Formats: sequence, C-alpha cells, structure tokens
Amino acid sequence: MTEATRREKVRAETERDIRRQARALLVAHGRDAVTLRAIARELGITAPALYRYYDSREDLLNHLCEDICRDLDAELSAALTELPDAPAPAQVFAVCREFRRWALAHPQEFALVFASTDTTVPCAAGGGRVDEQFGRVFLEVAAKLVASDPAPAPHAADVPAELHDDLRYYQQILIAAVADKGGRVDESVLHLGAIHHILQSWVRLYGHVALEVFGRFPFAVSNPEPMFDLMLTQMIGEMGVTA
Amino acid sequence: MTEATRREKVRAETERDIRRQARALLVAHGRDAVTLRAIARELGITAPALYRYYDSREDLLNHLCEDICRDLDAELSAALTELPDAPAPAQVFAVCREFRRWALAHPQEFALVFASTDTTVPCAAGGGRVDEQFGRVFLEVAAKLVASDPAPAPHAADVPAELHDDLRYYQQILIAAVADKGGRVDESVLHLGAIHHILQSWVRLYGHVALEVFGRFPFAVSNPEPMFDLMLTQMIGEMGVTA
DNA sequence: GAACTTAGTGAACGGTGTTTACCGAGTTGG
DNA sequence: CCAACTCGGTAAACACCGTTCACTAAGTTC
Repeated sequence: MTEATRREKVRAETERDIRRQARALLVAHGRDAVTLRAIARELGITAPALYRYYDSREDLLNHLCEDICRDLDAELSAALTELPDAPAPAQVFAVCREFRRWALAHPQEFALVFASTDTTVPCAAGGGRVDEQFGRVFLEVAAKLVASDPAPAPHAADVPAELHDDLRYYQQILIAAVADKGGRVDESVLHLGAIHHILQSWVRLYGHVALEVFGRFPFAVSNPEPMFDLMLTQMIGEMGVTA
Repeated sequence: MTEATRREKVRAETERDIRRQARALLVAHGRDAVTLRAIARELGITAPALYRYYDSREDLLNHLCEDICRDLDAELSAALTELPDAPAPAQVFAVCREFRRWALAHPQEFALVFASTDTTVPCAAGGGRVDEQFGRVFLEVAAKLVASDPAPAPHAADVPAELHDDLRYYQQILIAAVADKGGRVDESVLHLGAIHHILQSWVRLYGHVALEVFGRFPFAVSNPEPMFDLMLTQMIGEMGVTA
C-alpha cells in the first residue's frame, strides 16, 4: 500500500511545504510578498511547477486562507478546552481574549482572512454551516452563554420585523450547532433578541480587534488591553448574565 | 504672474490627473491594479515620469489615502450641514449612515484607508490633531451629542484607572475640537465615561461597516440596513439622550 | 542669449504571473 | 517484462511590473 501511494505521499508532502513557505512569506513580508517564484525558489523548484498544485496564485491564497482559518479555530478551541468546567461568561471571555491575542500576533493573516475585498473566504459567510467557519467557536460559546442564562434577556421585542427572517434562519443554524456539541437550546431561550445581541457582540469584538490591528483608533491608545477587557465585561454583562 | 507660474500650473494639473487616474484604477480593479505603468499609459506618458511627482508607488498610494480621507470628510460634512438645526441624535444618525453608504459605495477606498497593514495613513491616528482625521466628523458630532445631554451618563465611574490617562488626553483633544467649532463643553459633561462611550461607538460603527464591506458577517444577511439602523438607535440611545 | 531648472523619454535590470512544449520517472495493464 | 500512460518538474517565452540612469528638449532666470 505504501508503494501504491508513494507518489501521492510525496505530493501531499510538497503541497504542505508549499503552503508552509507561502505562510512564512505572508507572515514575514505581507500578502504581496507571497510570490509563486519566491515560494518555488525557497523549495528548490521552479514557479510553473506550482501550477501542478494550484490553479493560480489566487487559488493558492484562498487555500492559505482555509489553513489560517483552521489554525485560528484550533487555537480558539484549545483556549476553550483549557477551562472546560468554567462558567459560560469566563469561557466567552477567554475565547475573545484569545482571538485578540491571535490577531495581534498574526496581523498579516488577520488582514488576509478578515479584511480582504478580493479574497473570497471559503470558510466565511455563505455556506451557512457554522462548522468550518472563522467565528464558529466564538458564536457557539456565545450561544451557550445566552442559553445558560435562566432569565429572559431584556430586549427581546426590540428587533424590527425586517430582521426576523434573517435572524430566525441564523437561530436555527446556531441551535443546530449547539445541539451537535451535545448541548440543548430552546428557541424561547435563544430568541431573536439574543441572536441579535450575539451578532452585535461579534461586531464589537471584530471592530475593536481590527481597529487595533490596523492602528485605526482615533488616537494612540497606549495600552488597549484594559479597554478591550472593559468592552468584554460590558458585552458579557449585557448578555443577561450578571458576570 | 500667469507666465511666471505657467510651469507650476501644468505641473499641478498633471499631478491631479495622476491621482485621478490612480483613483479610477483603485476603484475599478483594486489596490494591486494601481500601477505606475497603467497610470502613465492612461495619461499618455511613461512610467518614470511619475517619479518627478512621487518618490515611489508607496508614496503615491499614501497621497491617494489623503485624498480619500479628504473626500470622505467632505461627504460626511456635507451630510451634516444638510441638517444644521436638527437635534444632535439625528445628526449622529445621519453621519453614521453616510459613513456606511460611502464605505459600501467605495469598498476599495475603504479597504485602503481603513484596513491596511502596510499603508501608513497620514490622516489617521498619530498626529493627535482631530482635524485632518478620518473619524473627525463622527467623533465631533458624537461629542456634541454627549455634550447636549443635560443628564450625566449612567456609567461614568466604570472606567478602570488604567484607562484614565489615555481617555483624559483624548478628552482634551475632543474638547478643543468642539471649541474650535464654536461649541463649548465642560469636562464634567464630556467625562471619561462619555469619552469611552464615544470610542465604543466608533468600534461598533467601524465593526459593522467593515464586516459588511468585507462580507464577514457569520451568515449572509439579506438586508443589513435595518440591522445597522437598529445598532445606531441602540448606540445613540445609550449615549444618554432618549432618542 | 547664456546658464540653469525640470518634465519627460528610452533603455535597461531584476522581478512578477502564466502558458507552452517537453522530458523523465512512477505507475499500470497485458 | 515491457509498452502505454500518468504526472511532477523544467526551460523558454510573453507580457507585465517598480525603479534607476543617462539624456533631451522646453521653460525659466539672469
């Protein structure tokens, strides 16, 4: 069997090498530096050989995106499994802080995956499946937090009717995702107001992190971390649980 | 005098032409398409001639950023002056909606100015001056809104001590900015809690708009506009004024 | 009108993505 | 075992790119 797949084996290996080199170039010198010729040079082959593995540079970048999403997902999941028995608010806190830490440590990857007009992120919106998605861990743990709240959140009826369809659709997706993980949520608990609040939390989490990564706060914040933590505290507090 | 500046005149004109073409390329085909050779081709000159105007492509892109910031600023100001006597909440609402409208209509410009790791935005954070800054109009009008609120905002003491220095610094900048416009704000009205809330509003505004421009909402929102409006309503409502 | 400044040129260098024809080793079937 | 076939890799070529340099010609200044 080893002999039968020998060629496939070396193929898979060089494919990994290609992406590893591409990733290294991205990290070191940014997206524009991810060059087919540079990758090939580093691997000791020629650029056209890469076309045996990817249709184009664009295609390679898309696959790179997927890799990055997978890695981010793994890191977030790891941060979560480090405190399996912690209360839901603490878990949300941990996942969010890990997301910020990762983004600041990997600005080029963050920019490619989360702030690119041209790159179609396969693991992002569109599929509808919450699995294989960048915000998966955050959204799941946020849903769990809301679900763990016995009291109904305050602003449930504030959601305008125009949003009901979209939110209901996403509600089903989230409920299914939590169910897959062994949890059980009711529609009355994870109501549309709660769904909207989870989305708003994603807006704030993404907003802060992106502003920090790109340095677009209106003034130079000497230490953004307490500001981030304060935002999380307020965010989680507003989810209904008295953190 | 006309003859004395004749050369300068044509120089200024071609300089404008260069940026106009660069802008057109950016809009049409994205940042990577903004090519010295393509610009020159469109202008009927050769690429090296552009070096008489800009040190490098990077330099040109930075100047392009400034242009874009100026344009955005003008559009936001125009939206504001269209309702000069409107109550402060309505003004904030209008400026925010205009920002979203502009970003969605100019995704490439938005990406260049607001979500770029390499481009040092001269009109963004750093200078400390609120003038010549991207968020200027939003931040000023938000400050005005908070200032117009007679009642002290609820969460003034929640801000942790670590943030005081940064917020106090920005408080002075904002007060000075409002004062320049003829307004008058007191430190007790535009207190640190209010400053923090303005920053949080910027986080949410930026977060939503960027997520929409880059298509990074966790699921496909069929019509994001009511969601945006809802966010604004909540945001403005939390500023203390009963919108 | 001489001296000087300056916008623009053309050629060149090294880099890029991509296509094409080709080769040679790995695999497969008779 | 050998012919047929698959497939990863190559070299050459094309059309781009940013950037530098020597040079020209027109505008400006004295």
